[in-house]
Amino acid sequence: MPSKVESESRKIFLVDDHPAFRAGMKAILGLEEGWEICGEAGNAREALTAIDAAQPDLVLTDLSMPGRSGLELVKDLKAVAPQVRVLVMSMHEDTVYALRVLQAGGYGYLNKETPADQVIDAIKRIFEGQMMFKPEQLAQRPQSLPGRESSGVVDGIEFLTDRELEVFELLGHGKSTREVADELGMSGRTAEVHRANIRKKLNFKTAAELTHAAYQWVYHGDFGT
Amino acid sequence: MPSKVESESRKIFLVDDHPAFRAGMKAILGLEEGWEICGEAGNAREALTAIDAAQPDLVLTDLSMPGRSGLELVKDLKAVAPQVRVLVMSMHEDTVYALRVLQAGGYGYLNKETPADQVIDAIKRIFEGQMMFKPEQLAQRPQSLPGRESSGVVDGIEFLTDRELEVFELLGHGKSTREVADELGMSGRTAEVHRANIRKKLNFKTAAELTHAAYQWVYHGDFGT
DNA sequence: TATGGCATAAGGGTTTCCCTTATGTATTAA
DNA sequence: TTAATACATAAGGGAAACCCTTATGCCATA
Repeated sequence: MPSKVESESRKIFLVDDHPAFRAGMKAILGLEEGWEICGEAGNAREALTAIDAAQPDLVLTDLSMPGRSGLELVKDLKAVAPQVRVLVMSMHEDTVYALRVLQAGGYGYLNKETPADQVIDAIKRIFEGQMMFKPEQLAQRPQSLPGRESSGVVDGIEFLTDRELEVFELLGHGKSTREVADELGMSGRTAEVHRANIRKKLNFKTAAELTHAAYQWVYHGDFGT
Repeated sequence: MPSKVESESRKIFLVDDHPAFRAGMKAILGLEEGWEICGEAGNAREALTAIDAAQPDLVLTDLSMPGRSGLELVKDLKAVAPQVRVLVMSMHEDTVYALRVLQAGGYGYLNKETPADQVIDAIKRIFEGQMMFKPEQLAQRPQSLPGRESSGVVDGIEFLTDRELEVFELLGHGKSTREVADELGMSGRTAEVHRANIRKKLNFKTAAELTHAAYQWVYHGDFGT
């Protein structure tokens, strides 16, 4: 971040739907000399408007939040405020989301289990201009369908597009296709197509099978790794 | 907690695999007069031994953690240190886990989105001897089936007939209505009616909601037996 | 500039959902 | 014994969801 003078404070904005997590990041990051928490939000939509006013240097955001996802926030910010650098923290397996965050324009990806000192270190490096993705987060992502054998068990989550993944998660929470469409602001037809594509990519025969897998993904998180 | 003298401090132990969340709870709870964070742990196993030494009055724990789950921690503490009251915070929807926490011997259940002041309030009430479960967490399912006085803990599963329960379980395993009918050797129409009756008895609005509940029933055990 | 991936969504046939109604059987109450 | 009740079975019919196909516009990238 070359335009920043040393003496000025770095402004950080927090986005997470868990108040205690925000409080924790505030406590951890507030100790750093010259860093300032310039605002916070509990969901992506609030975040977008608040960030516009707060003009932070860095946004630290969760991925899975009610409503608009953190991934969409990254994309929105890339379009609206590209000078703002976004660091994503998630509880999900790195391999599923890290590359998506990178491609969406994020500057780094951390697991929520990352100790405080490593979080601080990551933010410092991002302020210095680095990106904070570990090679193993980005590594074995399958390129194209041909090579892989489905091997019975569902393991194609990595093949889902960002939008498909959002639909998948909402289905796992027991939402009907109609509700998914409403929640994501798309036509019922579009939600249907996403659903159909998910079903094809993950090789399910029936709708029930798909919903079942979505449930396990959401509540047990153990697909495809 | 009658044995506690007013002047003594209340000791609270934190269990969560996210460092920032623990830091946040420390920051929030540390402000309260007479409360002390007497220890913390990142997983249930560490917690169990550390709690034995720290002798807290209350344990504030996450549910989903790597290794042994928070629910198991509740049960362990119930057996090993029954005087310790456990308050569970989870990011999951209330209806999935709250009842199970209660049955495991927990003293309360909060969503991680709960604002700080409500968390503090909940802990205060638990110190006073109350349990902190909201009725809607335990069962918004069956409302007025004849002949049952709430008793808080019950839900509608018991009112399903044997056949309905068979259908329900197969649905929970990801079978479609068609497959259920085939498997149980009945007409698709019959399976439909069973499904409809289940939905009515358990008070679900959509098919997706019913299926979701069936998954919970199958994979997370009880709804309240 | 062309190619391919992605999000969007409509057309149209098939299936499931859901409310109602109905039959036979077994158990319980009068 | 008879009536009432509960259960499993299942059909009719309209509404909704599913699923396969096709198509458009937007990017990025080769």
